[in-house]
Amino acid sequence: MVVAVSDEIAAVLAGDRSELASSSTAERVAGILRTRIMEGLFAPGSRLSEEVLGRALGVSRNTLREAFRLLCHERLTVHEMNRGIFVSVLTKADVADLYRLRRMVEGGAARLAGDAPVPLRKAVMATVEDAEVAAAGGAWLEVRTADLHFHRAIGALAQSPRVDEMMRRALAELGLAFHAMTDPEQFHGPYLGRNRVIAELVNAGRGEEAERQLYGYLTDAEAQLLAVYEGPAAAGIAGWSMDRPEPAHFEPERPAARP
Amino acid sequence: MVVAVSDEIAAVLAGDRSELASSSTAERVAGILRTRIMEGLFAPGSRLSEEVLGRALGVSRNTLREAFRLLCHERLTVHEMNRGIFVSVLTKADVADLYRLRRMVEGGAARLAGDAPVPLRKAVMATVEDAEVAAAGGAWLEVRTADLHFHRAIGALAQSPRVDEMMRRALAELGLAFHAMTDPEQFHGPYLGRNRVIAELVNAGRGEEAERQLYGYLTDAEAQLLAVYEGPAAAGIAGWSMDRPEPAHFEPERPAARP
DNA sequence: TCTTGAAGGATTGTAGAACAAGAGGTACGA
DNA sequence: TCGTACCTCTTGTTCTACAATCCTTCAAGA
Repeated sequence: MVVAVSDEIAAVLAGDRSELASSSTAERVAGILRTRIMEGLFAPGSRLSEEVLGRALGVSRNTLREAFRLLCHERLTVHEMNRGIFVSVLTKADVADLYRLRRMVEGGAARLAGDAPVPLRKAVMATVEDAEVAAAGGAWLEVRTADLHFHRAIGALAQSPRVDEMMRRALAELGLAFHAMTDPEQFHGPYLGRNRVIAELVNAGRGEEAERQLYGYLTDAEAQLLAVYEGPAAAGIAGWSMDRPEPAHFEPERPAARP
Repeated sequence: MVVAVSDEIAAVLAGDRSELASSSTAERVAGILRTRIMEGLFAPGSRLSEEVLGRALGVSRNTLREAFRLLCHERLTVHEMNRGIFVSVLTKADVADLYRLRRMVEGGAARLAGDAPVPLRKAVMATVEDAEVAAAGGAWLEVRTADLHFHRAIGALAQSPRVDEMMRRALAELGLAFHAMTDPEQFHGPYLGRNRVIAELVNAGRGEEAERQLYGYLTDAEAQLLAVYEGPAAAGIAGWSMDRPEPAHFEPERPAARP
């Protein structure tokens, strides 16, 4: 009997399956909201009303609630019983934790650079070049995008779908705090050179050195972000900022009372 | 004006908040299903019918669907459009990926043993002692539980809530494959000694050595599990096993046709 | 003046019914 | 054997309804 579909074709089609199956309204709604949150349309702390969003998006409350569950699981939103869904407000402890995670995961991935296939290494370098081109043109928003791609490319060196997803989520969550950086040039500028150094080490397969560079890089970036980031500690309760195990958010802003 | 509640008390109560807010039916349902899946009551590949489970648990379809979203996000179940929710079937590639992730995360956490406070290090040793006691009594199921606690304690050395959660999820997902191990004594027995070695290195703050030991440990355990684990590749499509980027599952068994 | 307590309205939590759409099975015919 | 038409079951989604809870406001008392 003849094999109907070659193995290569089967593998390609298998990769398309997720795309095929992703046509659930709830997931599409979650994707929209995720994008909007990342864009800053919904500020951290703001409440996402079921009725308002449901009407605006033309979906029922049930469907919207399913989408909310997904976003809450990604920590982009938090769910307060009988109060609703709020866009997460990262504390300084959250930012620190996210950088701790990134040092571990990105560092671990960079260390494996020597084992990674060449295309994955070249992809890292490509993101650096994108960033440099954008920086030369003064397009600092694109620089930021390229920087995100750089870090995801670093994570991809681990050749693990789960690590990829973790990177995606961690960077998305951290994006909640990046809106505090009003001057992207000042924030991203100094790292362009360091990105290139790391990319070259990766390209050369010198994983351990790349990891060390990346470790220092992330530590510096964390300090810089924390220096300007004002977490919910500003809201006024002491003993809150650094010592709470897992403060998803502090106290969301109340929406303006309806007339 | 007198401060009504001291800062310390406020901080303590703030920690209780998560407990207070965790009483959503959907989350409780998700917790029940999670437990049952881990126990093996729902075998990998089996379908979770909305109607049947909703009736059995006494919750509406809407609530159940919210719970399903959570489980799918944890990868314990997979969602197929218009077909329903199925308990995930791990491929060999999934198992390999989970061990890759564990090597990176647990290894990274173990490396930080020197920075971890003493109670966290002692907690690692405590799990080893639990396992040894259980093994002496021949209670191999408890040995397995203690082993899970051991690895979570290793992860806790990172002092990161997000790493803790990642460990929890990764071990839960891997639990889907552990049912293939029909003989827990054979599987866990050889690792009791290695656990102790690692725990002692952790206790001594010798993180790098602990990481190396753990790396070899996990690599061996992976090989042992993969040797006996038959993933869905047995279902018969070639080119599926190792080269697909993210095969959450292959092809779930169909439920027996109703009469 | 400050604190406490009690309506009142608004929103969420959950259930249930309803219908369209898709998947899977079955019988029939070529 | 294959293809097609039909049929049934389940899911996807919406709508309605109501209880529970929270927030606000306002009034009463210390």
